[in-house]
Amino acid sequence: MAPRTRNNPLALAVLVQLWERPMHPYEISMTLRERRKEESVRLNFGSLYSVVESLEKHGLIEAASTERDGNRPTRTVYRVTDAGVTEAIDWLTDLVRDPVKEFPQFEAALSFLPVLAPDDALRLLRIRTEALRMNLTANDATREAARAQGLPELFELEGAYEAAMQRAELAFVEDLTSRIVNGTLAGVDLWRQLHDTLVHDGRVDPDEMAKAVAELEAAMGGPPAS
Amino acid sequence: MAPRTRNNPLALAVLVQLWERPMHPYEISMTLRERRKEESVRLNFGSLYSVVESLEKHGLIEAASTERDGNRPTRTVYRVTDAGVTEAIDWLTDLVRDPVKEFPQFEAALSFLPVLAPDDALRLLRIRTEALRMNLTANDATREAARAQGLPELFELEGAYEAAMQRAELAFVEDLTSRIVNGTLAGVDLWRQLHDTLVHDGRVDPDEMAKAVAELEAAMGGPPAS
DNA sequence: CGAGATATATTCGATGCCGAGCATTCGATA
DNA sequence: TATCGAATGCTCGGCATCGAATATATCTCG
Repeated sequence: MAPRTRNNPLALAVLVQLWERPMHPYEISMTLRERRKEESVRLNFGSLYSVVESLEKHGLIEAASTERDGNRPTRTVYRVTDAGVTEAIDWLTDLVRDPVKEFPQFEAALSFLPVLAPDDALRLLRIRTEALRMNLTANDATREAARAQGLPELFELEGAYEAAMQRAELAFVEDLTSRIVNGTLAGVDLWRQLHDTLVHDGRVDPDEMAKAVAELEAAMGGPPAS
Repeated sequence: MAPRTRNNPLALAVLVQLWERPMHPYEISMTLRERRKEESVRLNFGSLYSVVESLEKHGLIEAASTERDGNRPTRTVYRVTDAGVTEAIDWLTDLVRDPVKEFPQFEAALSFLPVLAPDDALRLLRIRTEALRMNLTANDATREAARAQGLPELFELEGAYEAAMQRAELAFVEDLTSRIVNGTLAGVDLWRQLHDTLVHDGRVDPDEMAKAVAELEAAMGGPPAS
């Protein structure tokens, strides 16, 4: 409905939890944690409460009761409304149907990689490779454990997806590393040359920089692919 | 330095641009656009100006001059400081070295997939497959065009990475689809059964829901792995 | 040469996000 | 039984984000 609430997937998680049964916010967060949803949906307290408030304002959930247990802070128990159920299904439908462009940090990093010295970059990429291998191993172990406990794979597709992405990134980084080493990546020669001639003590020679940039600019100018 | 500025990769992009030469914010944005960095770094005007302000406050960039061209709004030209160069290199180093956990929307969607009816999910996954194929084709074409224009691959690694991730997601979705169809995904039987017996008109039978949840809960309870 | 479209360049306010902090209760331990 | 720490449950303020709005200059085309 309101596209404004559609920003934070935590709101979707809240709707789904409340569809299962009415809860108060803290209980929602604990349930999500138990189900390991915190690994696929960014969850923190501040956001949770503002998301809940926003959902209520839009009529997607409503207060079912405000109980007070002894002298503890009052808890407001929420339930999902019909509009909320509809919204959850619509939203989920969109998320599954339409890929959305995202901006992983590593993609940004790659786009600036030539800023680093080639040998530094190589060293870092190798460390990354190791880290990715470890993450992947840990991820596999977690999933195997869940399977051993009797959780059908359908209920943990997130993990499988994450692992698939990790494997792909690992392969990419390994390939990139070796292509830098053996020089089959177009541009490495230029890269080394630049860092040899134009960077000294982290300071760039402006003239050399201008020349290099102009050269590359020529390769990007003109109509973009049409 | 201040981990606060490290949130938005746009700040890194600004530092890198200003390292090349001093510019005013609008010029930065146009340059980033020309170089197609807007595809790997989220860029919009509001953020750009606040990021610039923040960088200045932290001493990573400084105003070089405020020129006025005719009667157009005053432009402030910034230059990067020594601290800024150091910060850019450190930041980039970290980004290349350390994988960071991110939260792609599709991962969240997968974690709630059983909420949808199996046949609806299948239909949506197939549409996604098509969309992914198209994106991939477009991406490949763009990169080929850049190559044809003489841009060495080193200077467009972002695109190659994105393509690798797209291919991996495509493979994952295709595999998932077929495993749902042929029933080799553990849990599909339960999934179909649930949606047949417990959902009517988008309304859940609370008793049935409780029973099903309890069953799955058993499979997740206990000490998580280890 | 006048009108509208496009490019230049920034500001602003509404909203969202986040993590630290606060206040209470319960359980274990000495 | 006094105390320390963990769990429960929420609030608050600061900062980030974003898109729309603003204002002028230049280009274009009949």
